Amino acid sequence: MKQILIIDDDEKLGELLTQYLERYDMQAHVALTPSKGFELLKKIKPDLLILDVMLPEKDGFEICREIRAKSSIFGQLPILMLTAHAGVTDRIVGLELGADDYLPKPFEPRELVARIHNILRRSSDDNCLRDIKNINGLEVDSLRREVKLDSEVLDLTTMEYELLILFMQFPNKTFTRDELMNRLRGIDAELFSRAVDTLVSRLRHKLNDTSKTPRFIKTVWGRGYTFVGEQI
Amino acid sequence: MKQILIIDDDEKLGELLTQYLERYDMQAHVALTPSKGFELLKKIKPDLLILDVMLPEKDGFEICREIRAKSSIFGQLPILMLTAHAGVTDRIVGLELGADDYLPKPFEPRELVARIHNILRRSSDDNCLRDIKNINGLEVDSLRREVKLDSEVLDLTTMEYELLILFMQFPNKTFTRDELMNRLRGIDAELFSRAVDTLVSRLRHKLNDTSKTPRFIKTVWGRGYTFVGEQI
DNA sequence: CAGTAATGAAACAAATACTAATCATTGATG
DNA sequence: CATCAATGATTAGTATTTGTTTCATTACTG
Repeated sequence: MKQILIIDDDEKLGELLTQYLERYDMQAHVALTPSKGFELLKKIKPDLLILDVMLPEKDGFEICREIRAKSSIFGQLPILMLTAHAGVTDRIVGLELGADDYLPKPFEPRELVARIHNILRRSSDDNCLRDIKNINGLEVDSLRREVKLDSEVLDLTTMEYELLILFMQFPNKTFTRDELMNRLRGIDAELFSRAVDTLVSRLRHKLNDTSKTPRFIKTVWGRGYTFVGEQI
Repeated sequence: MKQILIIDDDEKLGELLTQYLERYDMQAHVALTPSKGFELLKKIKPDLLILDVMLPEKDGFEICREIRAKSSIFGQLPILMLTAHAGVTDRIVGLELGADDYLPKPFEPRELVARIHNILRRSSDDNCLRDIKNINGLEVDSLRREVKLDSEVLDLTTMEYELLILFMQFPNKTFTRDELMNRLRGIDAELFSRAVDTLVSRLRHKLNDTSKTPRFIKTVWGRGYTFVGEQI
């Protein structure tokens, strides 16, 4: 499992990312201050560092420079910089200092994951993590981005697929609608709409799972949804 | 047998590579200094040059530039750069100067061999391994750089060809546009445009694959593209 | 069992992604 | 330097997905 170190003073963002990255088989560690960051850096030896530019004590550029200076140990460590401004200069400066990529806030979690994968693939070509999950006749091949139900390929949209792999990552966990929306869309927890219900409904249909006694997605009344089943 | 010239002052690495490359039917020659390198360059006329960036006398970038300047003789000579840092800038500078690929140290020997094969395949017509792939009626002869669709030769541009063999290398893998761009251009090219879409569109037309139910290149909505089919 | 809240799903609307045509740029060639 | 081919960028038009609204249905409550 890939270890990701996040140095960012935004606690909430850290938590969110931790949860989100978990779904993609990555373990995130959050350091709220640079000093704490350096500490964790040595301790967990992450595969990738996500670095906010705006930080207390010293800024992300400074940290980036320091890390690159100690090239013997962390010279290879891929770094992804986050910043509040979409300015070009930041980007160039960051890249000059040895960051591997750059992402302006606010960003879509999905976008972040895509970039992480990119960086990790570039820096070490061992990304062929073809983990095929099979739960109760439902099979997900993440490399092909393909889902098979009883050996028949399903045609899922992006959201449906995302929802499904989220469910399958935590079988038998009951998600509230808020939780699902947060993990799928990222930030805005406020949800007046029934978007999740609709999404679940659509997925259920494609999974042929509309009976009273659902095979996969169970409704937990007044609470949310649960994907039932044990992984084979 | 392919001749590989390595210019690197790390004697031990040179030896190691020499031994390793031998296994893959390549003969390596090591020059510890640039001057010695130029000497050997003329003498053995290698099929590929592996160039360390950190060298005594002058650095790898300088050498790369010099060689590219003498375009008449060594203009075509494929160059693979090695460097100690994984920074993007190095990569960009290297590629701008005309290097064909770039590999940050430390690297896996296997990785190096893979890249060498890649470069040789790209840059010369007579590569070591003539692998003819045939997927679903589409036949690629990488030696001749020729593609046949149902026994009829197609006239593809460089990019179209590169895209096709990338697809065929990983049938059924879903590539995102970023991924495709990265692999095709070698560097992490930002994607402001629909360049990939355009390229895919052009390739599809040449493959006669524009129907709703594509024979080869499937659009994965919200994600990217997949080349479908099992290799025969 | 009536009343109320929560849910499912259809229909519509809005947002988003894709294709392909066209134009612009680059780069090679003579 | 002119020409042509290849490739990149732009964009209009279209298709698809996703969010919202609505209403019937279901589950809970007293």
